[in-house]
Amino acid sequence: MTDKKTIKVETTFSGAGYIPNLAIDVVIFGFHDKQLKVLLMKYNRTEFYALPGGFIKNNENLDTAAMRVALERTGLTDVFLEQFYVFGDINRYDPTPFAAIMEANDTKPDKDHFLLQRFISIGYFALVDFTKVTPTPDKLFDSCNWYELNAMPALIQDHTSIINKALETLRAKLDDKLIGFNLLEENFTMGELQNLYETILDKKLLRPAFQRKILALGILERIAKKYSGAAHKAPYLYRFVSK
Amino acid sequence: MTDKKTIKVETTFSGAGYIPNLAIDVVIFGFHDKQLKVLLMKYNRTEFYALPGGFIKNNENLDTAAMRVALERTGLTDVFLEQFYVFGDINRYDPTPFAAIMEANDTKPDKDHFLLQRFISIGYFALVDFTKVTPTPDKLFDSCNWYELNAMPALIQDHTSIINKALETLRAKLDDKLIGFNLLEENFTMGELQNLYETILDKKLLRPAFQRKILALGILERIAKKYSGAAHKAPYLYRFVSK
DNA sequence: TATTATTGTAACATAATGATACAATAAATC
DNA sequence: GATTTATTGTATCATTATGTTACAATAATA
Repeated sequence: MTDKKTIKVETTFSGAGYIPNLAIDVVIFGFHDKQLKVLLMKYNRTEFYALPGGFIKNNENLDTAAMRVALERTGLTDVFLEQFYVFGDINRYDPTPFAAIMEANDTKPDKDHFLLQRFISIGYFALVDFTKVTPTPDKLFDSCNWYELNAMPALIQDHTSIINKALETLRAKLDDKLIGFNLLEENFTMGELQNLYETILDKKLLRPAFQRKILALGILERIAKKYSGAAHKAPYLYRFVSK
Repeated sequence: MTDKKTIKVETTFSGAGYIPNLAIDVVIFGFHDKQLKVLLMKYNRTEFYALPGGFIKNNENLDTAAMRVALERTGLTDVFLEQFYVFGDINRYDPTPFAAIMEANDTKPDKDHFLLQRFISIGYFALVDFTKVTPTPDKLFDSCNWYELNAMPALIQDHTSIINKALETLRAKLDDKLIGFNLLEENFTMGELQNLYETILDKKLLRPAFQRKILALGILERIAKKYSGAAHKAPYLYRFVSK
C-alpha cells in the first residue's frame, strides 16, 4: 500500500497480493503533556478521519503486518504491539466512506472492488515513546497527527469503539503487567510515571502508595537525580530493568 | 458446512458463500469429575484430531459463527463464548492434514482449493455445563468427545497451543470476572466451586479464605442444603444471581 | 538565610488475605 | 440412642497489602 508512486496508483489499489476481507487497525498510543494521545489519519481531499491501518500480505505474519503499519506511521522499528480484539460484525463496515475517498481521488471503483467488500479488522494497540515518533502520512492521506483522546474528530466506521476497546484493554493490563513503561522515555521520574498511570486510569493515585507499589515490583533502577532548575528538591530518575 | 447431505458433498465443500482464508476455532471447556475437559473432533477415516471449528459466512457476524460452531457440537443454544486471540502466523497452517483428510474421503482437491489455502484463525473459548452437552460429530468426523487436558491426543496444526492460550486467558479472567460459574450446573456447593477454581488454576486454595472471598462478591444466593447421603454435615447449595 | 515547591519516606490506619481452630451436623456403626 | 467419622461453616488471629497523614530533605529563588 505504500510502495506505489502516485495518488492515481494508490487509489487504484487492487488488493492483489493481499488477503481479502481482512484488515488491521492499529491504535498507536503516545503520552505527552500529561495527555494520552492517538495517531489519526485524514484521507486525501476528504474530511474522513481513521485509524492507521492496512492489509495482510498473502505471505505475511499478522504481527509483521501490524508492525509494518506502525513503522510506516511512526518511523519506529521497535514498538510495543499487542493484538487485542477482532471486530467482525457485518454492519461494522460501511463502504460509502471508501467509495467517497476513491471518488475524491478521481477513481471510479467497481462495486466488487477489494476495498468495498466487507472487512473484518484485527485490532492492535501500540505503545510508543512520543518524543521518538515522526508522524508520517501516506500518499492516500492529507495528514497523520496526534489527537488527545477527548478531542478527537469523528472517525469513520467503528474506529471510535476500536479505540475505546483498546483503552479498556490497556487499563486492564496496566496493573498486572508493566506495559505502561513503553510510553515513557528511557529515563523518567516517579512523578512522570505516576502521571502516566493517572492519565490512563483517569483517577488520582496517592503518591506514597504508588511509589511503594511500583518500587516493590523490583524492576526499576534508580539513576541520577534530575535537576530541572525549579526551586524544589530534585527527583530521582529511574530506568526500567528487565532482569 | 453442516447442511449438506452426504460425505461426498461434505468433503467437496467449495467454500462458496464463506470468507476465504479465515476460520474460527472454538475451545469448548467442560468440567466433570474434578477435571477440566475440552471437546475434540476426529476426522473421518484418519487419526487427525482437531478443535471444533468452522468458517464465516459472507453475511454472518463473527460471534454468530462461533455460536453456530458451539451449537453444532454441543446442542446448546446459550453458551458463554469469548473471543480470545487470532492465530495468524504464515507457518501455522499446514495443508497436508486437510489434503489427507479429503483423500481419505475420496476427494481429489485442486491445489488452490478453499481448504488448502493459508488460514488465519480466530480463537474463541466456550464454557459449558458438561451435564447438558451432547457431543455431536459431523459427517466429516468419526467422533466428537471430551478429553482431559492432560490426556489429549496429538492435534493438527497449532491447535494445542490454541488450547493453551485459551486456558491462559481463562485463568487470567477467572479472578476479576466470575466466568467460572458458567462451567457449573445451576445449583452448586461451595466445595464444587472451589474444586473448579483449583482445577483451572491448578493449585490448592484455602477453604475459609475462598468462601469469604466468593461470598463477598455478593453474587451468590444460598438455597437449601444438599443431603448427599454421606456421613457428614450437608453443605448449602448456591445459585448465581446477576442482580 | 529565609522562602517556596516538591520529593522521599516514615508512621500509622484500614482492608484484604493467609492460616489455624473448633463447633455443628448428617449418616453410619455400635 | 450414644458414638464415631468426615466434612462444613465460621470465628479468630496473623500477615500482608493498601490507604492516609505527616514531616524532614532539598534545589533554586528572593
